Amino acid sequence: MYLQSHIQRRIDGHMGERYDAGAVEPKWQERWEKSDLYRARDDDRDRPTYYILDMFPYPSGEGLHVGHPEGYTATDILARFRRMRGDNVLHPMGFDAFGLPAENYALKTGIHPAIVTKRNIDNIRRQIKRLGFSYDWKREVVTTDPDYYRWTQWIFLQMFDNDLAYQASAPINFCPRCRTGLANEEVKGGLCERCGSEVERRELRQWFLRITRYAERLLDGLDDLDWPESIKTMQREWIGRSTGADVTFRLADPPAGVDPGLVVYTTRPDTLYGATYMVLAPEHSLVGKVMTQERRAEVEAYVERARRKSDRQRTELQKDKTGVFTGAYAVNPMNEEKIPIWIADYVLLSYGTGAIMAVPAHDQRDYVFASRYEIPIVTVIEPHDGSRPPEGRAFVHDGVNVNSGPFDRLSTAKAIPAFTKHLEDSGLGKGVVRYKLRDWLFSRQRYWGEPIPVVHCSGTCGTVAVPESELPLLLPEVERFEPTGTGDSPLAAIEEWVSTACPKCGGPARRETNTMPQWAGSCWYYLRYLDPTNGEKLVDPDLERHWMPVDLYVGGAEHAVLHLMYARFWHMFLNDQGIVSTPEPFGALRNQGMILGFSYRYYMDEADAPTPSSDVTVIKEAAGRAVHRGDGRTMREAWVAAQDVAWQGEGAMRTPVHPTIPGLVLEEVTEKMSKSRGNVVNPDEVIERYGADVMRMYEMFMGPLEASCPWSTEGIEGVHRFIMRSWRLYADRPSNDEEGLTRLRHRTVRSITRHLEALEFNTAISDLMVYVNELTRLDEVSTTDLETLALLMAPYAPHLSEEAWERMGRTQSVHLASWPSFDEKLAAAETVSRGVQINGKLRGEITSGAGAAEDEIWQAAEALSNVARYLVGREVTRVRIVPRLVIFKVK
RNA sequence: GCGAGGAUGGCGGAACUGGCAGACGCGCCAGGUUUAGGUCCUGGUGGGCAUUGUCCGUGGGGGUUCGAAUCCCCCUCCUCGCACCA
Repeated sequence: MYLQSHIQRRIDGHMGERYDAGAVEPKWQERWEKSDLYRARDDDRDRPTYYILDMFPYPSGEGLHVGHPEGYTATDILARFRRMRGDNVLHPMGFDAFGLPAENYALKTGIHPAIVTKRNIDNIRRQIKRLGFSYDWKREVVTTDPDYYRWTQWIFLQMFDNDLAYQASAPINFCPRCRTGLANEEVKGGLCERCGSEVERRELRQWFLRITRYAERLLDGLDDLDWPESIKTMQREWIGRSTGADVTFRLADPPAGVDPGLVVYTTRPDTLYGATYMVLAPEHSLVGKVMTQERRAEVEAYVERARRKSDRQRTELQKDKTGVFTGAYAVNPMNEEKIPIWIADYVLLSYGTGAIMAVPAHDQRDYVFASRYEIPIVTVIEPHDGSRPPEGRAFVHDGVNVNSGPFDRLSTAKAIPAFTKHLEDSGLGKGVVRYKLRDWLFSRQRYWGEPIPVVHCSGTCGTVAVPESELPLLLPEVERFEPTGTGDSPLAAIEEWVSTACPKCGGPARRETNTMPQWAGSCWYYLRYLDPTNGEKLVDPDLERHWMPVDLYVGGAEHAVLHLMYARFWHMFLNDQGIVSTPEPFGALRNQGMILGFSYRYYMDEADAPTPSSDVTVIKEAAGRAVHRGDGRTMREAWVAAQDVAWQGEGAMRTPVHPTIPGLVLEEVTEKMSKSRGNVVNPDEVIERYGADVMRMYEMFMGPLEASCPWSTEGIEGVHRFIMRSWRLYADRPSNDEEGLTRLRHRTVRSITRHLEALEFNTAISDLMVYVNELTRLDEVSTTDLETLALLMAPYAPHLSEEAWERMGRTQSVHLASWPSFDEKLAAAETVSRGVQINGKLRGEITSGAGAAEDEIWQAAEALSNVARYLVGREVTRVRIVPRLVIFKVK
């Protein structure tokens, strides 16, 4: 028998040859790379293309954990499957390498971020390659390469030229820890999305991109995308489209020189008669102009207080609504009543017009406020059914207008357009559409990002684009990366870089020192894969048309609104510029779930006395505070890493206990892998122990792709056993040229093909297991079965399949072979067994030939003694024969 | 508070458009191989009663149906997202 020299023959309890992943996997990886097996063919215009894309990783210093390769494994399996089915597959990988961690690391160690980044990329690329993925590495892109970010800057300039990039001094979200501004999308509950610090407001000159111009298209485009509904919903809500009306209220006594019109936005113009006061945001420009002298002190004090509050503080106290009266009045345009103008921080300057008409009877916030400050509450909508509106709160639903002059008795659906029309006819307002989406804060005050390619002319030219011929505008080489004390980027301190000549007038000018946010490079990387070395263009139009759009995009759900919306925005812009041919970049999107780890918890009190979790309750109402069940004293969590846990007892009684505190039983918790919990599983260690094929297969076997499942060190053993058992079919079992397990083979091919098409990897693996288990029972295995198995396994376990394929005497790679086909007729059973159900309960089973007539089946069923027993003396209705059941109904 | 998703053995999870609940794997039990352990192989494994069988069982309660994990109504809990957006 032919033997690979590097496969060790081992006596291992079981006679035969053990599969040595440590030798086989690198061997094939090397051969595949040498033979360019996975090149995507630009010049092949006959086969259908399939562009399957992973969200490229940020190369962190810690390297990958087992969560990252889950999505990569799924896409690799599909890429290999599609290749075997004859598609021309594009499956690239790259690195999203600008970002704060490398810069912060540079600050700590003095090592240049470019060096750290390169080192991290090399490590992660090595980790990825060990898993045997079929990426076309010749297309790798790295966002920090000048040849790459040249085009990121180029796109920015196109936006600048098209009035989509502008500067403004605006109060922005500023993270004191990251020392940089943040986009609205990067703030979660008032905290920095990256580091969790509380976000401050700061007034700084910033760059913005007019993503709001694309709001409608970003919203509409979602409808036709094959994306998870949850992601589409999140984007829809983030865009936050609403329809309503801008209404102009007249100031009752406008001070000299002040525009008497006060414009508010409302989605309920039908409640206009119920507007009993108005509210300005504390920062509203009109506040200082309309407040009366006697209210001045109080108003200014309130404005100052509101200004100091962070967004988080402002939203935390959402139940308490505070405000002060300005002393000024406006006139309700519908009924000419004088209504007071207040300021309150529940009105946000950044939405609508920064001012509202308050209708306490029909808006809960206004209701709470009006109740507190004893402002009149006037009902103008009543329920349709004439029932009384609820006591003590606002009636916010649709209904019928009352107290609304000529609009009385109109239902809400009719009243809204009627009011809007009236406003437009009388010049008091107009119908408008608004969005929650704000322009994208695009500048960061950091070093490690793409320089924004503009200069500020010291003369009269203003802000001038760097000429395209000067791109890429390189980051200067520097020793120090500290942000300046003023909140400026570290670039601002590099005088010889900042000081330059104006491209327009040639006079002195200063370079823009802000850099782009990390999202910039990832907005278009999928385009550069198509043409990664093009020095003339971002992407060749012909190649773009050939490959785009991305057929399937897989990545984590955490990018739901950030990356995925920014990339869509850039893509739409590039589409408008004629650079890309499709309106949307990613046709189908799937999210992989998280891989969780086990960690072990107990509690400590103030005196560090350890307590098992069973003695502790967590009070949800008190922000998750943990207290002792007995005496209610406050407890804090303590953790033991999985590898330190001692185990007590056997089998079902097996209990985790503390390694050093005797008798302290620990609570097993599954949660996100993190260094601090000590529950991180490193892929390098898994591969060393089991090999890449086992790791790939286990990642897919754990559960559905989208589900979050805990990594189980026992569970992977089962997959390891399966791989070893599969190998033994090739290594130490005689084969023959007979039919083999024809029916099971066809069924398995059918089932796995369908599962793969539906991205159901876990159940496809279970089909493989059934097939292998059946083959294992045989003394001799047919070559046809062995070949089919190798082909079916090829996407999942590419190394083992290749090794088996070669061992069967094949000289061409299994990955170039065709996906096996199946025959429905051969997959069908000769005999069919059916359960016999009476009134929904199973009472027996019959087996009949595949072609048996219905009558025959009924008779066989009725003849069963256990069935006859239930049918005798009853009125019997035969109901149906379905594939797996014969169904009777009796009375 | 609003929105989305979810709850199935000791565990991870299967179950096509309503049709034999628990595929596959882990764990566990028994047997075999082995000097022993591990590996490997075979069988068993939701719970109760019992001799073929039978009753109960998919978070809880109700409903539709010959038949419900699956459809409808109510409720509980969990996860995620948003959160004063006028």
